[in-house]
Amino acid sequence: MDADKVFKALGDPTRRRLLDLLCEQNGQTLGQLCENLDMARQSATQHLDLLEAANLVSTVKRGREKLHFINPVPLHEVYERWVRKFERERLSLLHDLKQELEGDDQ
Amino acid sequence: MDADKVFKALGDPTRRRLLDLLCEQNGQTLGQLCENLDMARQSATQHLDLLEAANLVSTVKRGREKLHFINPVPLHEVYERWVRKFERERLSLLHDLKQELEGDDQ
DNA sequence: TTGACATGCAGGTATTTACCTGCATATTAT
DNA sequence: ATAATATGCAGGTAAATACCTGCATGTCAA
Repeated sequence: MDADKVFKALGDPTRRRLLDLLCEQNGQTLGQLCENLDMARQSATQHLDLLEAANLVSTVKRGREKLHFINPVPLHEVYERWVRKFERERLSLLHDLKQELEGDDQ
Repeated sequence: MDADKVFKALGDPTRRRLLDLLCEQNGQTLGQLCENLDMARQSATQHLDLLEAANLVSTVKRGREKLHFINPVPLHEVYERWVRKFERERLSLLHDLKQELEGDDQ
């Protein structure tokens, strides 16, 4: 997994919207997705290409159509390898800050 | 929580590195953080400002120093409100794709 | 007080990015 | 075959971004 590509891909609201749309109905065509986006089809394609490069979306060609499917695995990996690290130390990290805010004179 | 700011903030490798550094040792000064970064202090400041705007980092001034603390709460919220959504449907989403890959003729 | 140190602030620039338009190709339906 | 449909490909542009340098301010220690 290329963590940087995944984070970069998630860093744009349009691409998160695309993932949301695919979550509502998986396997949509480019045209279907564009109907909900308010931008040129070619722009949407570029966003989808980035999602695909990050392995967050997989595509299948069916005739002249291109179907898009979410791949939730990279999200899971990002969570496991990155978010949980902070999650685990959550309380102690907050404790550090609280301690500092309460004053240094002790 | 401003989800967009959080995702944007996480979308840069330098800023993720800063969070990693703070996770190793919370409450570091700007100078300490810069020693591990290979860029001008002013550039690091800009990254830290974005992390602070996303509420991922909180700061406390102590004398002429500025201490930086991770705030793990927004990460937790991003996970709760966004990642878990896909997590929950993970298996069914993968099933959709597998089904499509196995051929259309049935 | 004066010098060293930690950080703040104000631009400037090169790269990346997010959008667009125009045209080409491939597939389906009549 | 021909027209309509779905997508691919090739630039082009304006805005955002990630750096930088130079200088100002505030704090500590001798």
